[in-house]
Amino acid sequence: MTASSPRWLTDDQQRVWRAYIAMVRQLNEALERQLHDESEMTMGDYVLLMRLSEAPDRQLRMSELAADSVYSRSRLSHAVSRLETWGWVRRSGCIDDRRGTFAQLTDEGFAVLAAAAPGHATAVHDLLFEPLGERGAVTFGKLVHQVLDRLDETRE
Amino acid sequence: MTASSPRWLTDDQQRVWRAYIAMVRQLNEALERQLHDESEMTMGDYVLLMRLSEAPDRQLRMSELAADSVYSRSRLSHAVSRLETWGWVRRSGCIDDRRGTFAQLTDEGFAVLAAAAPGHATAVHDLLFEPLGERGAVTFGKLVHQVLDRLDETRE
DNA sequence: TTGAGTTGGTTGACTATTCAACTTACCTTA
DNA sequence: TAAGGTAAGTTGAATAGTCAACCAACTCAA
Repeated sequence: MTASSPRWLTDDQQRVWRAYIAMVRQLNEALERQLHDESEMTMGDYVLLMRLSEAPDRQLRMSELAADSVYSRSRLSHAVSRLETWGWVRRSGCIDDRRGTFAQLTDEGFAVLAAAAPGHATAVHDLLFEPLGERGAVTFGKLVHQVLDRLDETRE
Repeated sequence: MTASSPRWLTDDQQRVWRAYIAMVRQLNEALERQLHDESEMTMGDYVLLMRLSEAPDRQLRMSELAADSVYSRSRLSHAVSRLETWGWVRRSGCIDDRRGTFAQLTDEGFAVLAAAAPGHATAVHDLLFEPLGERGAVTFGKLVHQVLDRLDETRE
């Protein structure tokens, strides 16, 4: 927190802030719909499967997965239970640290993810990157990182 | 949808997309926490109260409020019911169109909003606008609008 | 003026998320 | 090697959100 944090936003900032909120909600809604309609899954599910698919052995400790995905422990625990009932993920105990649990992507989970990916990527492209434009996307990325850095500082 | 939508994102786009997701989640989490701790309310609640506070007579038709806030009808209906039990909002029937319902901000609701506003504004400033910088905020706003325009087209 | 179609809004059942409590295991340090 | 502290995960109850069914009222054409 800076010493000089003002108690109010300027009118311009208000407008930007509202536009941001609207964009996030609408983009999210559109992507959730697309993913749900085409692949019967949530964006949350998608991100989890994605992270697992990239990990060595396609498995990750629950806590790592939670941190990567910005999920609370309990939310992740519930979510993985769901994925497990679909047969997309499997849990297994961790030898080194017996408190730990691994979540591992099953072959079926991998197949489902692979099937969902193109449609999702297309939607992200059409709704975000295409309107941003090539240069815009670079700028957008930089700005997002500036905000992320601050958020990381804040949570120590 | 453009004819040339690719089935995959480039690596750069992947990075930007992931950073965006992380930013949205973390920013949201931080703001929700601040608002909850200081004012016992949700960002959703805050936005609804805000919109009402700006409307003539501090009241709005349910459908207008829903559209403004990017809420589904049923979500809004449930949300307003909650706000009603806190005494922050009051419902009243609409004379011209007897299907309609007005949601009106009560004095108590207004007071609660007024009390919450400075802390929220400060948090938004510190976590978003300060790291963006003055020029960055302008650019960010433009980019957000480009995306919003596309989203608006898409939903006709 | 009646009947079909549409719009505004609510409800209830189901699913997802949060929160706090709990268990088990690890890590110090004395 | 016991004790207190902390980290990893799970669980269950409470809350919020989604979805589909529903009712009531408006519109408009025949």
